[in-house]
Amino acid sequence: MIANLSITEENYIKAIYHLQQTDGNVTTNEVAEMLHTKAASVTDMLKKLNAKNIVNYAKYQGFTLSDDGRKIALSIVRKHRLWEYFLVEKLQFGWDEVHEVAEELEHISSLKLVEKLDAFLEYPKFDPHGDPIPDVNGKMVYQPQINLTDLPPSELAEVTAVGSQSTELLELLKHKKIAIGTKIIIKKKFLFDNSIEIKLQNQAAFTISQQLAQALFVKKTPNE
Amino acid sequence: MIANLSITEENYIKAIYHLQQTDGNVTTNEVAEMLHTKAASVTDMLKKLNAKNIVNYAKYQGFTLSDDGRKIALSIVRKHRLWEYFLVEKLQFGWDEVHEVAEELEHISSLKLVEKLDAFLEYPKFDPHGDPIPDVNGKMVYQPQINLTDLPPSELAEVTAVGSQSTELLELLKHKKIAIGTKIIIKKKFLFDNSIEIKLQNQAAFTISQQLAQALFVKKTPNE
DNA sequence: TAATTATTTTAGATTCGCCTAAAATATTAT
DNA sequence: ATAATATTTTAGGCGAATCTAAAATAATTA
Repeated sequence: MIANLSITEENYIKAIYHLQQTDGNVTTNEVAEMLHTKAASVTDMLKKLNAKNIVNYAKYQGFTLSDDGRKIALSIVRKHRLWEYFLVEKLQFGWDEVHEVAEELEHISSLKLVEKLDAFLEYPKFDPHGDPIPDVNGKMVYQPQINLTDLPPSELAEVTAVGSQSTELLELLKHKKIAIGTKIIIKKKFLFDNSIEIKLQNQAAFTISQQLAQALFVKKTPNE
Repeated sequence: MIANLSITEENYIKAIYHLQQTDGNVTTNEVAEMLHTKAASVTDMLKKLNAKNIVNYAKYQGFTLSDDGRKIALSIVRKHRLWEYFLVEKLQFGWDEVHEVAEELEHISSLKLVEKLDAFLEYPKFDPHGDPIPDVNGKMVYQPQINLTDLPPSELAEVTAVGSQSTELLELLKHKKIAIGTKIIIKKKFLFDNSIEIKLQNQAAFTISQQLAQALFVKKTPNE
């Protein structure tokens, strides 16, 4: 029953999916802000998606994706992350410049294309930002990761994901030479401004802001 | 000056480009038929494209692409054929099933993507149907080719292109095991129905219809 | 609790691409 | 050359997605 959806509808579904990851219940204004549109437009679209049983919607009460809606969202996320992986691994894009291109590619409809692309890429489990790629059934690997601010000092860890895809963040990470897979260790935490002194492999220690630390997720790695 | 164009506008530009390859001057009805739409819709779009200086249009007189329009068309054709090459060579699609997918992929806008894809594919000169791929400046290799119906008997030739991408044609070619690069020789021409007896390498001779012969283009190859 | 403020929905317009039906123009045949 | 036919354009309307402004509802504060 996966109806033919317009690109616009798909973008709404994806936005709702991402918002409910953190929020649970999603509101009209949140979606409007994420899609750079107005609340009235969101209401219009919600009525349409509700009629198609893609969202559970009750006037003024917020909304969530239905089971069908979630399946659709996962298939879009799958396509987005596979294309990002392709762009970085095969076409040599920088990991900070693939998001926008993948926003277009994720709407290519051919199912066969997605499966063949997945095979060509040898079934990657994570995209270049460290986010898990859903498989054809929507299942994805759960990666136990913690925020860098919760990592105890002196414990070796590896960057697994970043908190957003904003150009500003990615530009800063590039400058600091921090990427997915970078080994990191906390030297000292400063209580005054919650800044953190960190050290990367083969580099002198340096200090990063609380905001940056909060945007980094790591997994602890066994000290070899 | 390459304006932001909608997918619809791009499809009109591409249709006009292909029609004027054979026709020179293009008519409203031809475009309507190619795009499965109505003449009135074509007229609407022509006014818009004319206002953007993409076509040279005078009421009731037919029209052609402007220089700008031709550049845009070539960049779309370039994307289409590069993606087709990618799908066949890298993702193992059959050459008869890539056209529709490429119809979607050709509208992805990133210029950087096209150039990186071209490099990844090692700058192919022809797509899987034998059509030349324009380079970044719109230049493409001219391949001297003739229609199979114009090939004299007993001369060895090689299939270089097919006359259309219709599923029906491609299905038939698959069944007959004829593809781009296939070596072919004419054994006999039958004047009654213009059917042609041909022979491929390592195969018994068989007869093909006039319609099929007209859909095949070949280049003569030196008899080794 | 009642009033104020914030959020969401409705009402009505706009743009884009498409349509049908009718009018205008061009082409062809007598 | 004129009549019949074919093609193209105009006129007017429709659905999708958007917007602004106003009304309805919910949440917050006094």
